[in-house]
Amino acid sequence: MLQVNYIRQNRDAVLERLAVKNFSQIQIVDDVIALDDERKKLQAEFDNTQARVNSASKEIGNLMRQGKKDEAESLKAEVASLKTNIDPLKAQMADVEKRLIDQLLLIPNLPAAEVPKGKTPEDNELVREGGEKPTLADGAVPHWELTTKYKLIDFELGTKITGSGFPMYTGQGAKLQRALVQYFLDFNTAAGYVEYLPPFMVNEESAYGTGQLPDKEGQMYHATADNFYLIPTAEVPVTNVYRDTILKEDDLPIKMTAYSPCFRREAGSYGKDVRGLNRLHQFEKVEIIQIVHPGKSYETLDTMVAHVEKLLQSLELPYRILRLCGGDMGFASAITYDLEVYSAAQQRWLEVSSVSNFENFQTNRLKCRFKDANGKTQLTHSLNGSSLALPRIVAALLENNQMADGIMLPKVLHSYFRAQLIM
RNA sequence: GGAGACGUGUCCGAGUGGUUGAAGGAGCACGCCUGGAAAGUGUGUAUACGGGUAACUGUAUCGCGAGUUCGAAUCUCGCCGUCUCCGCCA
Repeated sequence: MLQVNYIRQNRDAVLERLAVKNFSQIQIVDDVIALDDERKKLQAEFDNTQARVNSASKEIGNLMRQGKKDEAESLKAEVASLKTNIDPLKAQMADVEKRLIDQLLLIPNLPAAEVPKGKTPEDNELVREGGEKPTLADGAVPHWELTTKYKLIDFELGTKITGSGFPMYTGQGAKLQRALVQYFLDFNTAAGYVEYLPPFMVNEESAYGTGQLPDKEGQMYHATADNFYLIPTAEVPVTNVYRDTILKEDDLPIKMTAYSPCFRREAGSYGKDVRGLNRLHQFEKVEIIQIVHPGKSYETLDTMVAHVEKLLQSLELPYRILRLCGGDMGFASAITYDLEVYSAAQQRWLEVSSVSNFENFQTNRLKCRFKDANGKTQLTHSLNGSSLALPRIVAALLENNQMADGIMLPKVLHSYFRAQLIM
């Protein structure tokens, strides 16, 4: 959520930036300013009336003690008449505030200066590529055949137990999941991230805090009996650790990492995008999250991208890094880098990580602040990225490393998997 | 799930209707003291939204929400949470 005062002071710049994100409902910006004007006016009126009520009430107390009953009674009458104004004022204020917030929630974050213009993934900017695309032998197959061949995942069984998009990992497939999670967490904690194992359901407040609500209501599974939401990413519970807090400047940066299953309804997906491991309702992911000083978030963003890049390099996967264009970025992000790995058998790039700087868009909603050197309270910046999401990594690992008699895992995984080969 | 007790500032803790945004203590910050430190001592130490260049000032906030009252941390109701006992249970 953008800050109202920022919008007030930078109206034209806000409009110009929103255009890069192809945000069309620009009248909302002026509506917000008008609603805020109204809010201030009502607030002032309310404060003045309430001030009079407060002072009169004190006065009444004094008069009563002095036994001046008549004067007290006439003051009571005055207060009573003021109160008839206060109730509707309160109601109006609540209404205006709600409308203001509702409008504010519709405005996406402003893209950073280096975000390219564009509407579709084709407009994303290639930052760099690394690793080598393997040449597969004849007869190489996509991962959904390999998972069957080596009995790694039983998709039909998952469908029987739950529904499509809920894979049942079996045998070496289950073990590989465990090995990858463990490796990723170790890699992240070695870089100074503190490990968390969060709840996999969150309450409504937390879902609002990181912006899943009200924007993506239909994308989360909702346990209605208790009004909990299944998390679509560990970002939600972990970032909310710092909801409603005021940190010391020395506490920054805060670096957290967490494994969690991720639950996504993915309403509206279809076709080759959902084949095999490409898109699931439940998948495993390890996330990294940082809360930093606002002056340092871009520096941090670079280190996080480099961190995930190193992780991909260690897995010996061909990858590329993209800077997303305005149209392809998420609602809350100021800038996003996608890291993709090349799936040799499908001959396509698969997104395995998305690293974003949210600047103060999330922390404004979360009220995650810190006291700076002058004792002033200001908002922190938040960032997060996948490090890494498992399914597409698994798809690429299987496809790119397939041989006639098995799948050769990259060296870093040998000790975690306690074998070199899936066979 | 049932019964009971409780929920006050960074922490501990007082406060059952009226100058209480909140005693006292601890912690923390700054100053004095000291060769330096400890001890001692003085001052300061919540958040949000308004107004004001500023000093300052208005309003709201004692788990959350609603209510009673001229006036609520204090009374009433609902919700949430914590603790104890019982039930159930990995």
